[in-house]
Formats: sequence, C-alpha cells, structure tokens
Amino acid sequence: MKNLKMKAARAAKDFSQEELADICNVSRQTISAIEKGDYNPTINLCIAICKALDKTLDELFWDEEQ
Amino acid sequence: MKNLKMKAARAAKDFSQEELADICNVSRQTISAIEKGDYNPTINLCIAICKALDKTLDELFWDEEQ
DNA sequence: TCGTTTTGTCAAGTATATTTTACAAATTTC
DNA sequence: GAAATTTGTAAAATATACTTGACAAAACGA
Repeated sequence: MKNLKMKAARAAKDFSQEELADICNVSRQTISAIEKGDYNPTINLCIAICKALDKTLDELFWDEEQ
Repeated sequence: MKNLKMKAARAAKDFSQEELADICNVSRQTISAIEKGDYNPTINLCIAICKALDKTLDELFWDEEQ
C-alpha cells in the first residue's frame, strides 16, 4: 500500500526523493520503494525519515498496513 | 540501547518472550534481541509488536536511539 | 520545443534481519 | 531444593532490506 502520508510530508518540506535519501543516508531507490509501498523498511530508517520530515512514527507509519 | 518500554509493556500483558513471539510470528530470539537493543527490526514487526501489546509506535519505539 | 530535474523501475550484488538448533544461567513454582 | 519455565546468548543458514548502475517516462521551467 502506498505511503501517501510520507509523500505529502516530503512535499511539504519541498524535498526531492534524492534529497531525503541523502539526509537519511540511503539510496533514492529505497525512498521511492517506501513511498510506493509493498516494502518493509527498518525502524531506524523510519525514525531517520521522520526526523528529516519533522514527523513522528505514528504520523507517518501507523495504520498503513492492517 | 535496551528497549525497556517494550519489556515493561510485555510484562504488563504477562506475556513471555515466546508468547509474544508466537503472536507476532517471529522467533523468541528476535524478541529477545529487540529488547536487548543494538538491533534494528523492520517496521512491520514493530507494528505487530505494538498491536500485541496495545501500544503505538511512538510509545514503544520513538526516542530510543538518537 | 528543448533541456533539466524528478520519478518509476529493473537486474545483480551486498549487508543485515531473522531462523534454527542448542546449551546454560536465571527465575518461578510446587 | 528440585523441576519446570523463562531468558541470554552463540554459530550457521536463509530471507530480505538496501545498494549500485542504468535507462526511460513524466513533470517542469525557460
């Protein structure tokens, strides 16, 4: 399932996928795959993404997949 | 860093590591390693743990590792 | 319309999360 | 205090998160 909350939060910061990837020290493909969904990132990466986007885990990653 | 919040939440439910592991469909060693810390579980497993323990991601996995 | 940036996606390789098996120490229960 | 349960931990194997490189389609501004 697509992670639209994350995509929206990234847009709100005006970050490209590559900029967010650089901040989080991962590849652009990893960010793309997470936004696309059907992907299972590690909690540490989720935390890095949240901090880069000024969001919490619950705001970006809760309730996506039931 | 140890995840004491998770250990406390598990104790509050009176689950052994093995019982929680069974509910989450992972091995007991995985649960043990997460509580022990210096471990980086996937977000889907974190969500499964949270639901088993009636907690949210922010309550169990936020602010553990800075 | 052209050039630039952004994004989707794929294939092959590497790093690491998770499993399985196993044993001992610690804790609980009777 | 013995037996049963729980927990810590380790080594080897497997599954999968993540990387690198690459190309094309889409989006966007000049």
